[in-house]
Amino acid sequence: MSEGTAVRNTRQRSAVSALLAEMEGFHSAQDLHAMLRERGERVGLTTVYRTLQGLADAGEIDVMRPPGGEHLYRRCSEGHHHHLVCRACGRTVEVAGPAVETWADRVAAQHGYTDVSHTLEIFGTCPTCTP
Amino acid sequence: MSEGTAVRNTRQRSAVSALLAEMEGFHSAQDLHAMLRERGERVGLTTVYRTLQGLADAGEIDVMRPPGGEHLYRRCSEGHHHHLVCRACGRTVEVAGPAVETWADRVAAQHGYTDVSHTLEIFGTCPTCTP
DNA sequence: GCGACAACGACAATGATTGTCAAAAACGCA
DNA sequence: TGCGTTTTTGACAATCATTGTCGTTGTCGC
Ligand SMILES: [Zn+2]
Ligand SMILES: [Zn+2]
Ligand SMILES: [Zn+2]
Ligand SMILES: [Zn+2]
Repeated sequence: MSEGTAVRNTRQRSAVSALLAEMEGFHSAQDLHAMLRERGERVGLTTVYRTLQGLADAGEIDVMRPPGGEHLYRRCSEGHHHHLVCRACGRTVEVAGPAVETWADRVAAQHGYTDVSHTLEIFGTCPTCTP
Repeated sequence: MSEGTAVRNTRQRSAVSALLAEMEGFHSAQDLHAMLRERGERVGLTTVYRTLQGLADAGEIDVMRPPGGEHLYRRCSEGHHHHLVCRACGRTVEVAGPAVETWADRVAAQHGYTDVSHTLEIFGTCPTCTP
């Protein structure tokens, strides 16, 4: 259905990608844009948004949408996984739960739902943020 | 800690609450506001928003935040549960997964996270929406 | 009934995200 | 290396759900 779209290498795309590569934890588009500016990289905010969207669509980065906040982006490891996030500092651990995956699919199937996907996020206070 | 806050009974609060009671599925604040107007109820949009927030904070209704859409509200059954939602028509089934709950808590504890909570949503296409 | 104070609501403000579109940059090819 | 085509960029405007404002109204304990 779609093939002809040629993705071009640009300075801006590389800059965003490189920044994400060395970044720990989740960051918003505005955050990343500010960091790029501090580094002297000249990248427009609109471009940052679009690049992040593209990377997310391509499955190269993960998106998290905290209640009442901006979208947060992070470069993650390959494959399907979920996140255990510290509410205070944002420290994130990737967690895998094969049992959960099969449970979700089974539950959906039992109710006749097809084309199933899911979202799962665990929030807590990490050791260093626990007083 | 907090007690002095007296909640008052108002026509508007009753109207919103009553509407939610007879409503199936999730609906946005703007939706509910429009329905109230059609019924002849005179309720301000701001009030609808704040009433829904109040009910959600009190745990009387559930909130869902679909990707790129408005917040959706629904009167749900008591107790902790999750939702299996049809992407096409919004038909929603409440599902309980005790195993998932304990798994989430255990994973968080293993990493030293405390004060743990989680979000879980399953999406799919319901039987009637499957061609 | 009174009065304190919560609740209301029309309206303005916010703020993240998206749309626009002319100008700049990539890239295939010569 | 130069050229034409096509994508990408980015400053700016627009969108739009949600929140803030603040004078008015309605509740409710007394
Ligand atoms: Zn922490
Ligand atoms: Zn999963
Ligand atoms: Zn359906
Ligand atoms: Zn749960």
